[in-house]
Order: sequence, then structure tokens, then C-alpha cells
Amino acid sequence: MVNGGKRSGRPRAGEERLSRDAILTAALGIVDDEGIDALTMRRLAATLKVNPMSLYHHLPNKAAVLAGLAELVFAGLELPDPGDAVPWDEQLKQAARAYRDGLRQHPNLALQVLSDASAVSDVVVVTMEPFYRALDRAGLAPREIFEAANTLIDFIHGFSLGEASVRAETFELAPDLLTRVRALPAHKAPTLSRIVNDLGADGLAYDFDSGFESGLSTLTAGIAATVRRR
Amino acid sequence: MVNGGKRSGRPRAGEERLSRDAILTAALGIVDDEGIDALTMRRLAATLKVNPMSLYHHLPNKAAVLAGLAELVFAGLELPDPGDAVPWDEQLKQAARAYRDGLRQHPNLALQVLSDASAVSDVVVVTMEPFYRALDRAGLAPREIFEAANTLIDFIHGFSLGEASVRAETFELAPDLLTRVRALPAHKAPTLSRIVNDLGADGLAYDFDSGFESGLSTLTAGIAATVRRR
DNA sequence: TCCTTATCCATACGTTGTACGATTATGTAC
DNA sequence: GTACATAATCGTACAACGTATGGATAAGGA
Repeated sequence: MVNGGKRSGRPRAGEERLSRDAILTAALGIVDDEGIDALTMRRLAATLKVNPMSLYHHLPNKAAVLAGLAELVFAGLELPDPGDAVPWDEQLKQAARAYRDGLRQHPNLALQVLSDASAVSDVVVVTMEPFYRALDRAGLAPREIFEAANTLIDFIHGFSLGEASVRAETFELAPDLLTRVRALPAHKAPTLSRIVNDLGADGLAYDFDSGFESGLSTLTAGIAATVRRR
Repeated sequence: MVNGGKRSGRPRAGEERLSRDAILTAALGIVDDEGIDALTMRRLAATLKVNPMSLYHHLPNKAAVLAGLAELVFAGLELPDPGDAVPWDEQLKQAARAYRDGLRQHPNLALQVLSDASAVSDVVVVTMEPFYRALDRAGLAPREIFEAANTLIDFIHGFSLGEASVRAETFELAPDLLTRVRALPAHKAPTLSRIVNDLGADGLAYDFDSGFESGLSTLTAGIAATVRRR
């Protein structure tokens, strides 16, 4: 045994260094600190002071690590429920804001989380309860509730994806839509050019927060219209 | 030269086998046929009957290949514009449907396309013109047009992401939301459970197309509410 | 003609995910 | 206690990956 002091073989009881949770927590740390590309099985093992192959006793492969991370992020979500103290649309908005905030906590994982359909575990399902409660209070039919919830969630996902993508582009200052449109020959997109130039007059800088609020307002107004039609 | 018949060095005029476009087209074929993971520089070179390193004369690295693919997909988009022949909301919906259809043409690329912010090239910007035209006709203020367009696009992105993710899960039959909720202890999400069970009575199977239409209707209704408030 | 530049090829390096098998401890059955 | 299946770790090794470096050949302008 030319093992440099390291022990090989099963650790003594209580001395196990690994567990699924410990591995995922370490992985989350790496991703948060250094980005998703920094997460390699070797790096992860080194962080845990363990041989790379030991990880495979707890997780079948790297894909499982990534899926586990997505699961972790969802598990960390906590959507508030103000209950009947506020109107249904405000209740819905609060849940939506909390959902977006949860996704923003780990921006380097956004892509993984949003695209991992297998992360649709019980955790995720339970997360949606507040949306359903608010929509139920609004007085929609079951099918309408289902569809409205999906629409809202899709909007949040799309918004979060955009937000995460732009933030990830650190190596090149994000060429934002506004400046790009101004550089465009107007005849290729006349309406777009005119609108964006009008905007520029107001000295507008795009702001994610107000963009999100605007989307929420449009959606709740649309849902309210459905309610009124009944 | 132990070169097995292959010529090395610059090809004769008119015999060039590579170009940025040829490479990207081949790459798109691989991704469409076998998924994004099948796309390696070596595989791509083999498809083109070329040495892997030759690719680097036309594209700086693999990331550039992926970005180029995203660009290709956007370039393939064609949003119709029925013009004033239909109401503004129908005009808006038609553009949205075309946009979704375009993204669906290459499901294996959806994630790449949607997350590649640098794909926001002139092509993408021009693509948005029909949205702006419809919203302009609706009678919104510039800022409202800008925000409504973003909201609609975010919804389409989120929807497409979900659609692509589910379809990609071929190795495991997608455990869809409905069946999963039914297996859930009701007390963990009472409203959700009740709603979904009511849905089940109708024998509902989730359908992406109707889900998309529902989202479009909610959004246009919300935008119409903004118009009315002016 | 000479020189620069464009296009393609061969070799090679470091890194990655992980298959395989060895090693040591635990927990259960006798 | 002794035997044995199982669990947790480590060491070695391999194929595949992206790409750096440098060489070969031809194109095209000076």
C-alpha cells in the first residue's frame, strides 16, 4: 500500500464522507461560485476530499448530479401565501414574484433548472399550489385555472431564461435590444425602429424588475377578463 | 507523405470543401438527427469528410458553432403579416404562432437558441417587427408596446422550452403533471389536487396546442385591457 | 517572380466522464 | 465467533473531447 496515508476501503461507521446530499450541496457551491462549467466530477471530488470514483456510489453519473441540483433549487423555493387578506390577483402576483426570486438565487443553474423536465418532482408540483389557490379564488373553472397557471409559469420561465442569459454574458457587454435597434436601417423594421426611438426620447434603460411587473399586470388583466366572461 | 491518397494543403480553386455555411448546415443536420450531444467537432468534420482542425479556419471554436446554429434557426423564421385585414389581436396571434412554429422546427436546439443571448442579432430584431406592428395598431403607447412585446415573447420562450424539454425526454416516458398530482397526498396541495381531479373527470389529456392558444388569448385580453385604460 | 494569405492536414496535449477491479468495513445468519 | 453478502471508498486505465501548434499546398496580388 503506497497510499500516502490515505485509507482505502469502506470507512468506519460515522466516518462516511459522502452522501447524496453532501455531494449535491458541494456541487451547488461550485456552480454558484464558479459557474456550471467548473463543475466536473474531479473538481467535485476534490472539494469533498474524495476520490472521483467514490461519487458514483451515490449518484449514477454526472447527469444525475445536474438533475439533483435542479431538484435542490426547487426544494429551496418558498412561495408565500397571504391568503384572503389580499385580492386574488395580488395573491397571484406575490407567488409569481417569489417564484422568480427563487430561480434567481442560482443564476448559473437557471438553464439547467428550466430545461430539466425530470425535475418535475413532487417538490415542483407542490410549489404550484399558491398559483392554483389564487386562481381558484378568482372564480375560474378547473380547466381555466389549469391553463392560466401554465401560462403564468411559462411566462416566468421565459422571463427568467432571458434574465439569466443576459447576466451570463459577462465576456461581452450584452448588446441590448435598444442600442441594436437604433443601429438598424429603419426600413427593415419601420415600426420597431419608430417605437424604440420614441422610447429613447424618454431616456429609457431597460429594467428587468419593471418588465416583470408589466408582464404580471398584463397576465392578471387577461385572467380577469376570463373571469368576467363567465 | 504517407497520406492514403488524401491531399493536404490548400485545395484548388473551386474545390474548397468548407465554408461557414456548409459547416453550420452539416452541424444542424447532426443535431436534428441525433441530438445536441452528438455534435462534436470530430463528428462534424467526419460528416464533411475533412480533418477536424480544418473547421477552425472558419469558426473560432465550438461555442461559435453553437451560436451559429442559433443564428440559423432565427434566420429560418418567417413571421407572416396579414396586415390590416384582420384585427390587431389576430395579427398578433398569427405572428406568435409562427414564432412558436419556427422554434419547434429544431427541438434539439431549443435550449441553445433560447439561451443564447448573443443570438440577438439583426435577424432576431427584425423578426420582432410584426409584433410591434400589431401592438402599434392596437393603440398602445411606445413603452406599453415595448413591454407587451417582451411579455409575449417571454411567454413563447417559456412555452417552447417546456415543449422541447418534454419531447426530449424520450428515455423515460414523461411523467406528466396530471398523473403526478393524482399520486400526491391531497393535503400537501389541496387546491391543486381538487382542480386536477376535477379536470380528470373530463378525461383531459394535456395538449400543447390548446395550451398555447389559451396563453395567447389571456395575453391579448390583458393587452386589450391596457388599451381600454387609455 | 516573390511573398502573403487562405485552406486543409497530422500530430499531440491536457481534460473529461466513467468502466473495472481491488480494498476494507458493516450487518446479518448461522 | 465465523462466514458471507453488501456498502463505501480508492487506484488505474481508457476512449473521446476540444484545440494548440506547425507543416503542406495553392491562390492571388506586388
